[in-house]
Amino acid sequence: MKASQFFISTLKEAPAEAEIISHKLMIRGGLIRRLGSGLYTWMPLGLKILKKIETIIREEMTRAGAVELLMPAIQPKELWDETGRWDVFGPQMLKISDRHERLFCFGPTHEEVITDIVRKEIASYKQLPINLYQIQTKFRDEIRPRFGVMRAREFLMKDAYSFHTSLDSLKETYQVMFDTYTEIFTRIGLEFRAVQADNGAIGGDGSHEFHVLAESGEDEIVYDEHSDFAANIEVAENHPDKDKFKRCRGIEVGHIFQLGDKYSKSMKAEFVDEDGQSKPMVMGCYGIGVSRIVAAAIEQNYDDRGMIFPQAIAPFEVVIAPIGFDKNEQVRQKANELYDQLIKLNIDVLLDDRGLRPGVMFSEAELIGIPHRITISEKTLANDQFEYKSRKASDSELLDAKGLLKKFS
RNA sequence: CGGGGCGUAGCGCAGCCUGGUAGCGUACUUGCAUGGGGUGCAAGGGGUCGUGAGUUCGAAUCUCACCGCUCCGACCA
Repeated sequence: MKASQFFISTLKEAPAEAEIISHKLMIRGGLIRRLGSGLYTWMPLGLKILKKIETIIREEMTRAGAVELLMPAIQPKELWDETGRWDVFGPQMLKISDRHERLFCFGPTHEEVITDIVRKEIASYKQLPINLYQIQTKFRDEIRPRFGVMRAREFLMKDAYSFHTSLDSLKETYQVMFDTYTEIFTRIGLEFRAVQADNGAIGGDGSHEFHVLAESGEDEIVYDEHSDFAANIEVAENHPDKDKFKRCRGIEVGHIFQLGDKYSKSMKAEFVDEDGQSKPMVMGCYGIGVSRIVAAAIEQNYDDRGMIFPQAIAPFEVVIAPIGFDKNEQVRQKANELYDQLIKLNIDVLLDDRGLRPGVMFSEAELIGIPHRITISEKTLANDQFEYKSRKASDSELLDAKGLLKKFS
């Protein structure tokens, strides 16, 4: 992508409303813009990050044998009355009515809808187990939205739902999803921890939360240095050894649940087993806060110059920063040449062809957290070299073409 | 929902106390200079001062109501 054709919109100062570092940097870097309380536009730069996270999630979900579908954001009240959750969710649910004054909600989650689909479409044990997921916009009318996309009212979520003939089958898939989540967050490049959790309003038996570790995290988690035990604060408080545990803060980016038959019983999602008998399906559900991951990644990776994105989700992997692009024919030629070369190598590269002063280019590239920078100028050209700098490094190095390309092979 | 704060140019802010028709920085436009860290100088464009009502000869400024945003608390798959 050429910077002159892209839409980069950075600010020197963050709006007064931004409280935590990720929110400030996301606004300063032009990743998001606020429309209303808890409502954000994903600007092109931010959307690129979101899409890269989505891709990783899709690849790993597919590998785990899950199948993608897309359910409506708008859901009829009647469905929620079946499980009694229309009232349970209460004011957190955004309710709307159509021209006939029938009530709907803008879906905060999709257990009811998916269970409705499965009870209609799946009748036999032969079709089970199955794991269905979507990546979709959710709406929750938070009492107090804050921290930008960290706790927004509208947000992007990956939600998966599995259906089984038995608890053993559910536990098997649950473990697969546990491993898949571990792989997803590892690939994204996050430092995280899985902890035991309560089931909350969703109900059911086993449950784990995945937390990105960060000082600014809203949640407190505890762990035992001498064993595998780790839990959120609610679970830990009931533990006999609670005083021995270490504590740290985390941002919840994933949550997996063994639901059991809570929804299948109330909504009569049944299958016919080998013995010819109808039985309620056993369910699991698995969520990832896709948009929240962007903020969490920033909370974990930044410095005084801006964001530092892990390579896997950076808006661009490399930026070419030519000094004097508009003035020096040789610089321009060399920059264009390198740009074409990197594109052929399938590298997501940004060519800053705007002819800006070096300080502006550097500051902006650092603010938006591009992991690698290649500078081309009269100086580097004189020795047929390139200047390479990692976003994390304090110094740059001079490399010839061969040495430079090695960095990206 | 309870308690605080704020609303003036895209963003950050001053002006309000003590009423006289709006200003600074930045961003934007143009010109000249500059060309390795948000460069310098100069000239410009951009405002229902959140909304409505009231007081007054006159309201960004005083009064009241409303709306929005935000922080702390309770809540949170």
